[in-house]
Amino acid sequence: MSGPNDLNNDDIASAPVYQAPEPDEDLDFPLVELFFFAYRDFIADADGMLEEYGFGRAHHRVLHFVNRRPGMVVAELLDILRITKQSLGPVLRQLVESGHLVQIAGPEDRRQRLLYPTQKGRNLSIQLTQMQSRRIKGAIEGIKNSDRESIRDFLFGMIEPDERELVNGLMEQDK
Amino acid sequence: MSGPNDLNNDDIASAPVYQAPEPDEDLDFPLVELFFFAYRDFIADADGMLEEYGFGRAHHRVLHFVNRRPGMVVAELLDILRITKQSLGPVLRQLVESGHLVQIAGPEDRRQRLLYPTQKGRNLSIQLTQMQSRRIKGAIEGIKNSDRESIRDFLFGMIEPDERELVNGLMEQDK
DNA sequence: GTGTTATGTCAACCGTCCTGACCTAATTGC
DNA sequence: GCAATTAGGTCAGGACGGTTGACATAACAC
Repeated sequence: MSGPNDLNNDDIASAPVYQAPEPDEDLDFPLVELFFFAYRDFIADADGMLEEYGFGRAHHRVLHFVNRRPGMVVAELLDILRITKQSLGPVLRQLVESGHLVQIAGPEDRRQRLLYPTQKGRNLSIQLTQMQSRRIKGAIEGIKNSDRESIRDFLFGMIEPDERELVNGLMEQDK
Repeated sequence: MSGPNDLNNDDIASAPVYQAPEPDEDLDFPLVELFFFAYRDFIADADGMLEEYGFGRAHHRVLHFVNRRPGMVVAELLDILRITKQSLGPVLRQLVESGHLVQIAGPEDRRQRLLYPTQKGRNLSIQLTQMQSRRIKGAIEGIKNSDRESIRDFLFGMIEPDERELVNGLMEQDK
């Protein structure tokens, strides 16, 4: 039944697979990989500028959303970023110490800390968004059927359905 | 010239900015934010499945590219992922120990370690890519002007120009 | 045989997240 | 008015995924 040259179970399990995956309509390799590379380079734009301040990506995200929605409270920020207050803490402190953000006690509920950018924080945030917008603009310009709405719809469709309401709220100002 | 109620320089620097940024054609907030949220949820799909194996995103990326290009050498992987061999080391070791990958000495140059998936590694990689492809498919279906080429072109345009050759090479198989 | 290349490994460090526990101040409910 | 809850902050300890620098080994190139 089984000769000396047969593979036993261990051999089969550890055998290399030499072929690349077959084309399959359930496997969209091009778009999966392009999304990965595109995001990598999209993020890299900002990283360089942030490094000058000793900031990382966490600082970038906080700076961005506070600028977008001045007067945001800490709880809202935690909700958007989906991190814990323990991990937000140091990032927020550094941004306040560096003079990019200020915290103001809430006028009605004085437990709340309303978050505002300073002019310095606004300037940095705008600069970062400009870099990223420039890359997006360049990418759209290179397309034949340059349909900005299609791309917006595509990206929106990539968001988890439960989350779309939250994101829509954030976008209410401009579309 | 300056009365007691005027702001001095320190006050100006630390003054909160109350207004949201003005609309500006150089600031594409919607697409910048949608790209952020879309990538976050795109990645989250896989995270859950990876957790069952005690793997993180680094494992995912290695698993993906080795499956895409069986026989890849370590140096190629480092080049694609843009990380150091010191940080790749433990990830690779874990994937070999768990039986998802195997390393085989290069047939010509025996210093090289050719990386292959096992059937187990292939299965996991396919499963992960299927999840992500499903989300992309859903996003495309929701668009009126459902132009797959536009989206591919857009994402390609987002990649750093110097990098596009490398990515194109990776895609040579299917577009 | 010497120099270079492909890979691996040790050590120390950083950023960004986590959980759990605890604190203050302010608001709310009864 | 007092107790419970809420908003926020903080300390401790740990995990992961990355970094740099230095060094080791094996194999190839000339």
